[in-house]
Amino acid sequence: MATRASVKSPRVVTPPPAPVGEIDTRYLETLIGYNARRAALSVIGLFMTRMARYELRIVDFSVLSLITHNPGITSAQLCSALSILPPNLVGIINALARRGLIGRQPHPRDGRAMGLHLTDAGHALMVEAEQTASDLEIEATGRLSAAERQTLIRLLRKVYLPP
Amino acid sequence: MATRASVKSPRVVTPPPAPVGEIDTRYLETLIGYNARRAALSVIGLFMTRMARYELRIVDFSVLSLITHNPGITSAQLCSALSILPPNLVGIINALARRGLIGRQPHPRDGRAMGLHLTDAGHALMVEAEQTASDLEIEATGRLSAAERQTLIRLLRKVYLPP
DNA sequence: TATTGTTATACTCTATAACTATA
DNA sequence: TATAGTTATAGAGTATAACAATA
Repeated sequence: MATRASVKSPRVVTPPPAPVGEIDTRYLETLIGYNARRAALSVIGLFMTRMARYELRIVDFSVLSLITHNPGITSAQLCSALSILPPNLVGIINALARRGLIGRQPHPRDGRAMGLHLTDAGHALMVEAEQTASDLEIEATGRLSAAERQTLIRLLRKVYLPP
Repeated sequence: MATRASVKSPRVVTPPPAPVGEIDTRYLETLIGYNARRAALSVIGLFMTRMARYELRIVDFSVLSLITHNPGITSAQLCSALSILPPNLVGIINALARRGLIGRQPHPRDGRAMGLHLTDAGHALMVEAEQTASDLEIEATGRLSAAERQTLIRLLRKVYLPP
């Protein structure tokens, strides 16, 4: 994932391909974890490229998307839903607030918590970003038919959802 | 992934569950990347738990597995096949060699390169580790039928393999 | 000139401990 | 006492630059 390289440095320094075709990877390819990780990295790679336009990392997009569809959500709920540890969310939230994309409002029932909401600017950004995300998903899975795509999501959910 | 916590510290410090059921995550669940990443993390979590017995991380297992099925493979080939940068592979290889699991032999055709091979101890370990990996894959995808499992791998490969 | 393997190093991500304010 | 949010910090993972030896 050459994130910084593509942003900061226009020069390509990373070594090129190298011979791979002769390597036998058949055993690893029998493992769901190996295939799921490679597929995730492939889609996520395109995701990062497209979202760089909005200066959003995946975690930023995920946080903003949950705030979009859950106005007033708290940091603790975000942490739980996205498996982020509370100390690591603080900087993410602060950065999004500093950019004027979200605002904090006192929680109506819990004086300790702050409800998170999109600003108008945040809403405008997310309308575009979510459309971009949906588009790139189709692009990243271009070799799959609509039915296959639906099957893939169904099977992936059966893997990670609790019984 | 509470790796170190479960190994070094018997005390549980990480905050507990928290309310999640009421959060609307339906949009994120339409994204292949989101689902593939969660599935990968789910399988990889069990993988780490089972492989801790052999003191192997995923990257260690992947490297050893490729050496197992490609005796004499070079570091550059491992880097290419597993998307590891050369400087980051050095420590991995050194650690496996220090544990007596692999050995380096001069490459027959290229004086710069070293061919990597399993030692007898490394071979014995990998017979067990690969069996453990295959078993836990079935366990981690326990809700999938054999046919579904095969379909899932086929669709994942269509996502990440080049056209 | 290009590639292999390596050292040094920096940045990002993730994890733990400890604190405060509130429940 | 337990939880929400925060600060400080440590560790793992991943990235770039630069070098010696060999092709």
